[in-house]
Amino acid sequence: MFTECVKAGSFSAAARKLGKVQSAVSQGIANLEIDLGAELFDRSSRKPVLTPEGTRLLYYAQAVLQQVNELEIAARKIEQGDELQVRLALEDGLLSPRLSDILNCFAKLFPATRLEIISASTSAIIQMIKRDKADLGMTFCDQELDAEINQCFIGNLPFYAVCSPEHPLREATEITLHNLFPHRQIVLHGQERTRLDLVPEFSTHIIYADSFLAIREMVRSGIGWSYLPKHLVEEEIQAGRLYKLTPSFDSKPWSPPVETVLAKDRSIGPALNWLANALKGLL
Amino acid sequence: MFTECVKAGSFSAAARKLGKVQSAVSQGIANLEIDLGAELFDRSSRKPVLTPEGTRLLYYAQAVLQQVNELEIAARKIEQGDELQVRLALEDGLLSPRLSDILNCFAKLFPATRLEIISASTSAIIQMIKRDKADLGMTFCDQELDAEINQCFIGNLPFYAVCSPEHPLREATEITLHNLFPHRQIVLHGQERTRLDLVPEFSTHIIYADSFLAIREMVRSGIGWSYLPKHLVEEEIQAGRLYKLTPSFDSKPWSPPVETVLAKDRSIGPALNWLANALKGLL
DNA sequence: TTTATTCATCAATATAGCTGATTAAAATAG
DNA sequence: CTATTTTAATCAGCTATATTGATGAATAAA
Repeated sequence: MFTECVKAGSFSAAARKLGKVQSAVSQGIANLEIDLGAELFDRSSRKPVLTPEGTRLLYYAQAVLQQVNELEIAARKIEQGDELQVRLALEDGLLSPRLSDILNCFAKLFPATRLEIISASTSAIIQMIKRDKADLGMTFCDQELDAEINQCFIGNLPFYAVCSPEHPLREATEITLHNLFPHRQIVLHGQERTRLDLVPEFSTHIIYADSFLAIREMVRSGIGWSYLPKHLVEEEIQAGRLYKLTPSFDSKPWSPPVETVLAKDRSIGPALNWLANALKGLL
Repeated sequence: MFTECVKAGSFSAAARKLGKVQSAVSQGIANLEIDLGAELFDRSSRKPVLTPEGTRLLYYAQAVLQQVNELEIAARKIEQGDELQVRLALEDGLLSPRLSDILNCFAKLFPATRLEIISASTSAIIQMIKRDKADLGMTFCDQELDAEINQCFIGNLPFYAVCSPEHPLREATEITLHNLFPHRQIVLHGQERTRLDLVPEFSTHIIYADSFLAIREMVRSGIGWSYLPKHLVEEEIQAGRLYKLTPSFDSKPWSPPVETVLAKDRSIGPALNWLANALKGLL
């Protein structure tokens, strides 16, 4: 009633909008004023105008209504069949700004659905899907097929070969297999010690690390060179904190395939369905 | 009722806490379940346990109660006589981390009072107090007394003389009036072109700027040297981005006096009173 | 001045919410 | 396994609250 009176500009108009009689609003506001211990409207003129106290308390009242509205929206969404939560497991290399956009969009479309994001290695993600620890996975393509899961190719993620600006490779006139050979390469390594063989290895001196962000730090400190997802190094290359190597044997950036992973048997609700489809346009 | 049932663990216990009869709670929850379109509790066992839907909706319900609580607190505070707003005008050089602590404390103690912070020069602040554009000011001491305002000395703000690490002054073995002379000094300048004469001037090459933050940037870029509030340069000196000059003619850091300014005639509410007192312990 | 609105007041009424008693089921104790 | 206690659902009756509808005073527009 309070906010409606402010919006409508008069008690009578608010009453009409609320489908009640004018005296109901008049008494309702009077009761609220007693409860809050403050005069909300100044009635000295024809139309009631907010007092300073009323103006201040209006913000708090609107905040209450906003929360009530969110409760109701959540209830309607749950009633419609939206899932209570969706657990998305992904390779940390896939956490790009474009993905953030998709997740923001998800939060708007499914306000009642809790979104849990889990970062893990490809093999761990497949295990999580199988054991119902995650609902949807996004991984680098695994060759082997699996009876329990549905895989869906969604695109390629470009990788750049990078080193620190102080690294000796920067001086090389041409990057060939031959002159990459003597330098330390840093390669991603899953938690289960089952190294992904998708990353090409060109060196005998290989260092393993378990996250792309860790690798980026190591490359920046000059320990070695590595292949890293484009979106993780683009800004750094611009800022001169990393140097992009262009191997002569790669005409285009090396881009491994990416796929989504879903359990075959489990039911798919509207939120999970939307998210799985949205991810198809990620790359 | 919903949150109370969750807290209490049973409808009967919740009823006792709410001062109602068990059947009231039982029906109340049943009605809420109809309204929300979801079963909140699983009654198959002796004590009702939250369903997954109930768990999810509980968060939203608690958010509603939180907002209602804040509305009620604000109303009580306004009823007690707390001001609806306090406008604090201060020299930007006085915006220190210690001040932030005081303002956070203020927000907790006076949740219904809007705090407006205005950054301005000393002379502008005094004008704002006189013209009722601000309730409380904090400025560097002004010599002249004024019949309309109450001034209260609260302490001294230490200033450091600083230059950029690349500045030629850094090489000087001793900083004397004589060797400061040929270098550009940057000095604060109010908006009304009435330069504060509290800042000592040692150079014929003087550049004026209208905020300490602007001066800091200029000093960092190597344009000249300046006196700046200690808290604004301490971190920068630590990080090596600024260099502290220790003039031989200053045994201690130069520390101009600071005062609070209040209008003499206007009434002082609890929030304004608290803030004026809290500022006395700032320096 | 007349007319149309506006808000406050108040008795009458409708209704949402509460009570108190009862029943059935589940946990606890013996 | 039974007796006791505790718990929740149901329902008729009651109560407090919200709402109505009528009235009067005040204000703005015609």
